[in-house]
Amino acid sequence: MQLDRIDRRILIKLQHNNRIANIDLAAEVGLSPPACLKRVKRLRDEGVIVGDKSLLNPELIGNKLTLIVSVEMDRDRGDIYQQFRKSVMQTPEVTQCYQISGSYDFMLIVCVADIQTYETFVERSLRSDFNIRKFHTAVCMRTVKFSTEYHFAE
Amino acid sequence: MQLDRIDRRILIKLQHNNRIANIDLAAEVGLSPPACLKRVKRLRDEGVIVGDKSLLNPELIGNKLTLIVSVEMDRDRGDIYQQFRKSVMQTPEVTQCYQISGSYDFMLIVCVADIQTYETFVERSLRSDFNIRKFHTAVCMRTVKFSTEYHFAE
DNA sequence: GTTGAAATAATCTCTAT
DNA sequence: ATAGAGATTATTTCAAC
Repeated sequence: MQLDRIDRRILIKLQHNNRIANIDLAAEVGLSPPACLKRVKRLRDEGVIVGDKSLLNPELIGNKLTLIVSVEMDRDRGDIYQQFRKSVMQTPEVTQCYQISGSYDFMLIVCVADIQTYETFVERSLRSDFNIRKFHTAVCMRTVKFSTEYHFAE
Repeated sequence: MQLDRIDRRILIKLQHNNRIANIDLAAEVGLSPPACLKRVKRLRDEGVIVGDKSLLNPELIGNKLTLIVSVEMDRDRGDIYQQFRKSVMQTPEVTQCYQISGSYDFMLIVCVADIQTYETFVERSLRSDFNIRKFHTAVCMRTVKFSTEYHFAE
């Protein structure tokens, strides 16, 4: 599945604003509306477009705290990692989780209402997991940038 | 601007899938389509909904590498921070940037095609900035979770 | 990939609560 | 101030080329 120049232009537009009407998107990429719609459908079916989301302002919905949590596991064992990944995926406060190289094994981004809610999360998800050797929390003072738009190399 | 239960239900639905037809969204939250549409519009106008994006599969568009970069600035000076924030916001490879507490001042998430592209980014954006004392790169081995959906407290 | 027609949904106005 | 009903407008989508 190769992406040509028109596909890339469609993707750049949609990752910026997916509410653009197909008729306008078609005009911008130089296609007729049906041809454009077929491509968009193809990009969804092929999994290039994985989802379509409204992005919310965390402050305005009551999520005033973002934490960056680094986690070091006790042992370098596959099943322990697997279990942790599964737990993280089911925990709604954890919005992102990356398995990383270096002295820590995972890096989490946690979004909660306040520090009490974070403490509850820590107790339930971190301290109760005996495979975690240690973890470190950095408090986010300011979200400088949050973008879901990827840069297209080509 | 207070969010009532219906607002929250709308937001939960839209941050999961914003392509839902207004007719269906209205039915799910128990409103007529025009009433529902008015609320959605209000939520956009008030900035609760900040954007509407298609999410792409980074692998399939050629962004195979994610890096977690911690940055420590030379001095704790406002103008230096300000300058760094401005630079970061203009750099498309940096998808996220958080100003944090602790020994490092910023945490970046950088998405690029490959390690060569990352090296170019490092030269251009990091090594050329003499206000950076040091930075540390962790390579992302696996994206365990990436969600733009916030957990609603109550 | 395009054109033109049919089906569907979004949106506006007005009325009522 | 907010919701519902009906009419209008616009877009999506399908068929034929």
